[in-house]
Amino acid sequence: MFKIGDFSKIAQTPVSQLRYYADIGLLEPAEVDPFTGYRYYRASQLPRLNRILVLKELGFSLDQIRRALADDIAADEVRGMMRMRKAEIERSLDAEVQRLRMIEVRLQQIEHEDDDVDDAVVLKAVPAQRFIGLRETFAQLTDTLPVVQEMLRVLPGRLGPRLGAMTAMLHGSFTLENADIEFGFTVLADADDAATRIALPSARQLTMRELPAVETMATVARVGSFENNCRSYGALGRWVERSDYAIDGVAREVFVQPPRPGCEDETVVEIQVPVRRARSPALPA
Amino acid sequence: MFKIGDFSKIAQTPVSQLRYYADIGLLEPAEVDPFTGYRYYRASQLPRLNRILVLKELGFSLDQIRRALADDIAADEVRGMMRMRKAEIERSLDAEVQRLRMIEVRLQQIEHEDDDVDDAVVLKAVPAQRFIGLRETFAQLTDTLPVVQEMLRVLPGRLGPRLGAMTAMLHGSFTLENADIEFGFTVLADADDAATRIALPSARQLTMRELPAVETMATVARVGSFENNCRSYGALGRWVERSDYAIDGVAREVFVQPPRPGCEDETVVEIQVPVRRARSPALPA
DNA sequence: TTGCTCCTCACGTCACGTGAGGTGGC
DNA sequence: TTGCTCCTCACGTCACGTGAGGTGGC
Repeated sequence: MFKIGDFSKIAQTPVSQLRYYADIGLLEPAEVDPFTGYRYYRASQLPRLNRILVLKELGFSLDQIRRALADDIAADEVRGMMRMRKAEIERSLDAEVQRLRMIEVRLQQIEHEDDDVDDAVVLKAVPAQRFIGLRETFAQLTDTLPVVQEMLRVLPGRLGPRLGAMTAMLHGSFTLENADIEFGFTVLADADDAATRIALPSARQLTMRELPAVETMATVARVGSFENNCRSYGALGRWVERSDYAIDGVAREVFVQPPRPGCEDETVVEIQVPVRRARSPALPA
Repeated sequence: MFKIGDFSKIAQTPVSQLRYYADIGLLEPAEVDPFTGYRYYRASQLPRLNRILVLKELGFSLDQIRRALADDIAADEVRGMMRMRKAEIERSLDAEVQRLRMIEVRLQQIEHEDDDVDDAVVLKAVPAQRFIGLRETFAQLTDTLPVVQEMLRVLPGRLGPRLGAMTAMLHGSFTLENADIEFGFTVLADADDAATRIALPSARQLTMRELPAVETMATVARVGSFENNCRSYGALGRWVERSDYAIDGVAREVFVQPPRPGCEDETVVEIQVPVRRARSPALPA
């Protein structure tokens, strides 16, 4: 029989931890003095404590450990717990490797004194969304403006509060001339729409379609006028290049805060590029 | 200006999280209505939120993030933080890989329905300790008993409360006959001792020496009489074999609860084997 | 008036660590 | 008597999530 301090020395385990385990019933002292409350441990409790420490080291929670050490537990159940834990570790290992790479990317960024925008590239998942718009090749970007004006006159009346954010997709290459652009608005609520087509005064037809969900989207928020656009795309480009992702789909521009006359500086566009992991996860040398 | 709910949708961030960041001053709303307390955000706050999310993803604490995003921070400091974080991740990556291997070892154990003792093998660091004893080759293990008796008669008087646990070291191979055994007691307190030698009645000389510290010691507690000894050694052996460690020094036996007449079942001996990593850490295929 | 959104506490999470304030055994 | 060890609360940690109970705007 050892007092808690001695047992803690033998087991190389802090007294506070032993008391905690006693409190939660994970490792009860062999005896407790009813008058003084002193905890007394037997050396033969060491193996149980050791099992606890081992399972803890493997990353199980104390509650899981309690279950794994319960008297009536079958070997099968323990095996199941181990398998699950193994899968968990594999996932978190993968995440750690990712983190490590991203840290390295950030360090490179700092070395090269890159643009401030670079450090705001965020990965997100984007769900599928309904979208109404058109796709056309425009000689100049400014040619899109009258069409946007038309949409803004027609769509609020037709869709009301279901009208979402203006969204553009850049098909083909990133040219500013003769660009193949799809644009329109996302549509909220999930009702299946009777109106799948809406005509504009200019006789253009808007069609409803579904934008597919994207699992990993590299995004950056462009704040202010259009001049910042290439900075943002540049940041995304550098990011993709350096991290181990590859572009995997059509880029989108979501007008979070559309330009308003007089407040162009407040314009906010979220640029989204679908990406996928290029290299399989592995430890860097 | 967005209400918190809208901003949360744009940023794909839970409302509770935004409120929390506002509370701790990490991301304050652009405006707060003094009457209703409503928080209002500007779209131009997105980049800051994105930076926060990125750094969080990299595993920084919110406090570190606050510092990294402070206005007066130099690029150098951020670089320093990144380097430290990188080192941290590398360490934890190593630990994860270890965990994964150990889990695999445990799964193998369960498949082979190995001895219960196997799952109580714990790694510890053992500090350097003073030790007084002798080293001799004994024809039979039982020949050590009279010497132990002598020690128990002489040492308590000479060392008093500084007398530690009986400890044996097995030099050479694990034979039970003609074994090269060193044994004696650890000595507590760090005073440099005048008495570095003590003579026993049988004229044997006990010498004081220092047991070196061992960074990683694979330990198992043997409970009960000596018959369990080979089970414990077997468990340690299997464990070493399967995990990627190799034996790296002389095994010790620490008598945590020495045998007492009548209570032999309560005897507890901690068997300690110094080990080192055999393979360099790397991801399993 | 009914929903919907917003608010502010306050408590829970997880595995302890760290005092504060007091007692038992030598 | 002085240290030393033990005890029991109670609070702090970290980054929120989750109600409870109430209010503002349509």
